[in-house]
Amino acid sequence: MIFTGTFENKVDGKGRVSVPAAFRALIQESKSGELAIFPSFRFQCLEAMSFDMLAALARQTPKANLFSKARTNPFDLLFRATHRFHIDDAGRITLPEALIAKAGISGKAIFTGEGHSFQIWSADAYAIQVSEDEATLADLESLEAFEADFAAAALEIAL
Amino acid sequence: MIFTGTFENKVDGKGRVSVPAAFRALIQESKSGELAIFPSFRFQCLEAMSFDMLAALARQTPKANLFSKARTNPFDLLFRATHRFHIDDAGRITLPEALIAKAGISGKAIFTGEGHSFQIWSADAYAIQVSEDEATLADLESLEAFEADFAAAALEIAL
DNA sequence: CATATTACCACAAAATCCCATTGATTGGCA
DNA sequence: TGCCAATCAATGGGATTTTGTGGTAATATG
Repeated sequence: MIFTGTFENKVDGKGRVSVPAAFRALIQESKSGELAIFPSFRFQCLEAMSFDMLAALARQTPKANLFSKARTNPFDLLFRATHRFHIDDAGRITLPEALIAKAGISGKAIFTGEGHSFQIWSADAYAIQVSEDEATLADLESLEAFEADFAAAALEIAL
Repeated sequence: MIFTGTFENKVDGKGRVSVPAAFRALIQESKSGELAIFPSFRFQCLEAMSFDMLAALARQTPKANLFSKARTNPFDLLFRATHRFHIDDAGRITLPEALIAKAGISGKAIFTGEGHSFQIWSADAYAIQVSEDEATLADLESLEAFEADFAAAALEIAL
């Protein structure tokens, strides 16, 4: 289940968006067939993944946090903010106002593949992000680190 | 899965190109049988490989990078830019406008083997690259590094 | 009963599949 | 050795399906 590519879809007055077919296919072949979406902790966008992935994350956190007040688990924040979506017959979900506002979405949404997950952006926020990304690309050092990871993956496949 | 050779195929109005049979055979014996293509970070061309290779890359990145803003993973850029292709019964893929534009392709595409991956070039950009490559060959130092790798390979084979 | 949410239907555009043709390469046979 | 048939690769055009999208009906909610 690897999400790749970038897609732009309209968001109508009711908050309905088509999930790009390429992503939809991956989600629907997962166990639950459902989506988990929450506001990103890093960017002004939404993070999205198979709900099963979130369940796997939950399994990695301590079983219960019922007695100790000591430590606020960051996953607690995550679960609070996460919405669960069923993809309808037309391939759409309807984003609640809270998520639309957080991401600053109006009119259209941009879906970007992130490997194990994907993101949903407003047109404006995405444009800014892209220009920052281009700056990163100009930074040769980070590209060289990438080169090494890439070579390692190539070797793994070649075996 | 070693891609070698250079091939030139037509790109029609719909963006359709035949993947050279020699490359096709290699891709189709991979697990997914599909292709991953993204604009090169280095040249004005497209980089192409088995989609499995990209999945291997995804496995090398941490499962989730949901909280830390510290380091924008260069893989993020890669996954966003990567398109996934299923090779049809006639042995073709259809390149989307975005990729065709990035590579400056019009009318025909040149496929060049790169070992673990291959590249797709426009006729013009490829001609320029070839002349630059010839200049590199004239540089004896880079050839000597190659000599050492060659000797090592010879030893490995002999065992 | 009013409102919000979800499910259902319909359409146009785009992507995909399918079939037919051409050209090049290979193999058999006179 | 030369010719013809058979196979496979590449390509063009048209038919079919999928996708994205707008609207309406049905259901749930308070």
